[in-house]
Amino acid sequence: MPDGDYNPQATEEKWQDRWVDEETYAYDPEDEKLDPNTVYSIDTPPPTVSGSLHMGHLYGHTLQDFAARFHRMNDGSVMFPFGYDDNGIASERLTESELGIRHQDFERREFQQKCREVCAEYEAEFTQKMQDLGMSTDWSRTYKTIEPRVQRVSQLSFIDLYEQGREYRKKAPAIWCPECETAISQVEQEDAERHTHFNDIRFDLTEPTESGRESFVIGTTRPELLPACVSVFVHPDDDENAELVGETAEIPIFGHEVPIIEDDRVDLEKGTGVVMCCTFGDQKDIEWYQAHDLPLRVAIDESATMTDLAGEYAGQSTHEAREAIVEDLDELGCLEGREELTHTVQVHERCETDVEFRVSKQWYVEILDHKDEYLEAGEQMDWYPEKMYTRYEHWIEGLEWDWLISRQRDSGIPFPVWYCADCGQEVVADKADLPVDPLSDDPPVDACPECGHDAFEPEEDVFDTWATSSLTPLVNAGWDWSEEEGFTMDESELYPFDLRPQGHDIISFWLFHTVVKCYEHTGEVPFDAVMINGWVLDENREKMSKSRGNVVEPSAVVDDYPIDAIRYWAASSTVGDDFPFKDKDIVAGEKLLRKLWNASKLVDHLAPDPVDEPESFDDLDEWLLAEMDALVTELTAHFEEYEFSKARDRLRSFFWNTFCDDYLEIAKQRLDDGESASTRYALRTAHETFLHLFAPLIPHITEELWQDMYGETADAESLHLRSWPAPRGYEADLAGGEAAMTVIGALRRYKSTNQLPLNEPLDHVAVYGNVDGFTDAIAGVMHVAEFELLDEAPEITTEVADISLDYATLGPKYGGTVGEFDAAIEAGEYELDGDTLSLAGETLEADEFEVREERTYSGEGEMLETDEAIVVVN
RNA sequence: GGGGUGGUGGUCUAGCCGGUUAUGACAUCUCCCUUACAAGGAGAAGGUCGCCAGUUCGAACCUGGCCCACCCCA
Repeated sequence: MPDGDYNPQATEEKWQDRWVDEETYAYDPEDEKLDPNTVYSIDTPPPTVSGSLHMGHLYGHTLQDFAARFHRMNDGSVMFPFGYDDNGIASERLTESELGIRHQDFERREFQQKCREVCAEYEAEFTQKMQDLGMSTDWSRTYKTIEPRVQRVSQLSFIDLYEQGREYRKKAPAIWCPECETAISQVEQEDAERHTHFNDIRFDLTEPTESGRESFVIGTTRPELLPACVSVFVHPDDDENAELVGETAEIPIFGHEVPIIEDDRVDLEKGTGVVMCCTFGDQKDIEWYQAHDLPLRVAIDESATMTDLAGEYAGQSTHEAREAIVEDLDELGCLEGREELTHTVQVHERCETDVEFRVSKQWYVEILDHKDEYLEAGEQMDWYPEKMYTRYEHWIEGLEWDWLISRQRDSGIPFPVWYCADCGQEVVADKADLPVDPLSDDPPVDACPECGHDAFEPEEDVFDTWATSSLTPLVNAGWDWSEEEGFTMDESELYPFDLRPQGHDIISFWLFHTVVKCYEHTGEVPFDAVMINGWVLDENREKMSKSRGNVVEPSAVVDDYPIDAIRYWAASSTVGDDFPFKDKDIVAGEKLLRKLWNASKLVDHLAPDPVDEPESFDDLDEWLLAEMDALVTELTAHFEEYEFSKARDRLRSFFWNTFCDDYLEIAKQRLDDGESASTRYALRTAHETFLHLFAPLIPHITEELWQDMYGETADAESLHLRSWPAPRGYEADLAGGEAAMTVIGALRRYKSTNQLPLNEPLDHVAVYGNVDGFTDAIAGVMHVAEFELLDEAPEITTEVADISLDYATLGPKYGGTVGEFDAAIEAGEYELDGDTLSLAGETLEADEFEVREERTYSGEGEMLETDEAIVVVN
């Protein structure tokens, strides 16, 4: 039996170890009891292996675990897997920084091997930390996005889309990281502040304009792009510079000549109104390059070094060249001005290097033509909270680029593609051979199907991380292909997945890309529901970040508090809202655990042995069981709607206030006075139900208590594998119970006001009200010597104190007259006649108003009033 | 610059497809060692629901404008 104080450290560790050792949460597709129609499946985005577990992981995964644990009990079977996203740039950079090496210095295979080793270490540590959080994950299914099975899925995905005509390779400007030396996608960029200079540079015209103008000035922060300048633009509404259009400008220092063109994309608000277009400085340059069919001048190479086009500056870095060119411009007299400037630039999120735009051959997935279908897919999913759908919607509506999926990196999943060395024809691997690595494997043909040439070049690029991590539902459901059956799914009962939990920051790419891939492969939306969790902020509501130094480490929190208390805290916020982390909020959880422990001790003491359900119940006991039924119904609805905070609050207040403060106080008294099978049965039943209802939120202490008090006779090896409670259909005098509670409340208030201890005996209490059947309970708990139930109201004089109108009825019926009613009541100008109320020339029916009377008691003792009863103490 | 979300007692929060008396927790104050729990129990105080207009008999809730915070996209 529960004894002494609760020891969370020992208890939590004990159950965590046992759950893992006994594979308590393993999903067994062979289980006879498995119902493929109700199995609940979760596809959780695998964390990127780039660092340790943070509060966001803790919070997000805890929410998922609430859902997993509830549905495991409610639906019978849950598939709650875990994975690591360890392919791609993040894990490469982790490896480089961890080992102090550069990927360029190693053979691809060798470097990949190092990545696997470093990631394996991180993953083992991460897994341990997740298990320390009490997650009900099926650890036997943990996958890595770099493992061969996933590589096969990823390459299958590529080939399927290629065969559908949705993959293409194109030479086009792409966002490029000069540090990582790879193309990256739009979403891998982030903003960074940079201090720089705004330079006013004079360009001379090759010939003066008609009015004799010989030059103009442009402003730029990137003078090193002068050798890449291909044109100059002027806005059509710019009267001052209109005369320049059609003329030719000579680039200072470099001497090449470029046309001056009119275009309304010029920003008149900025600089001089005359802009140079270089290939490429920014996205607008790309638009102009494409719109005006401009030549390509590449002055910066893949590592941000100046090319031969830069003449004497060739070989310098862009930053060196920038300073050198400005100095030389100044000497030539072309520098008209220079001022300091702080502005935002786009950098690669993994290394914070300023990105460039480069023209290169890259693979794309066509998505722009299916925007409508992806929007429709988004509408088909249930969003928790609903408002998050708009982010998905606006993201798709704003899409302008197809999805670039090739990366010039070492550690990733290779494209299963070769090119004919002669004609360049693409040759794709056979699906049966996957996974393949074109660098070491041969193409599936001996000769080019186009030209018959027999030599091939392997594709050296690898897939973008998200080309693979967008396939997790297919990985989790065992998607594959065979010659005989085509595409198949081993565990099709899991797909579409019931839940996709994730943060709101990755709606726009991870979730979106997953919908795209799975929809194109299966024709189905991969998720029934999406649950979006908010951010954990610091105690001042600011985002946690290393630079601010306000990061709270989960390990520090886990060392100081029980996991159950931390989980209880995680349940306190509405799903989707950001919320601050405060130590003292976790203390609330600790208090609840202590209360649950102590109440359990008392229940165990009062009703130590199983009791058969009695033929009939005492009113109070049946009232409690009926209230429990209502509680179960409400909690089930809250969990089904992912309303964990509502479930938590409802459960806490009913358990603490109604069960502990009201019922248990009475039951304790009654069982002290004598044996009652009715009370003992109700106590044990309610208590065991509480353990089930609390189980998804605080799994450790509930398991401990349940095993201790009910485990021996039960049919399951763990509380968490038992069925979710269902209402038992008790009907009781709920109003009577409610009235009895208000009478007890009134008597407590009486004692409190008179500064009496709660166990102070009362000689005589008389009650007028519907508390029949609860009189012994009231008398017992309040220590009343003589209790009298009155048939008639005591000697009181009543006076109308207030009349409240039923505005919901009167408003629509009387409109503006309602104001006159209010004024009449205020002034006392009304007449009560039986059931009707006459005022302001109208007569209101009984159900349209309510009279509150003030009673004055003139008899012996003191009168206490409640909404439901009148109590006289003397 | 465009878009999104939010602003409720000291703090956090419920309510938000209108109904007049805005929920709860933490903190504060008073009382009570009552044999599960004093990290407990019983009470009390504390809010013109960001600001300004509008719609309405009636607005925390609906509409418009503004301010502030955060996020996404340029």
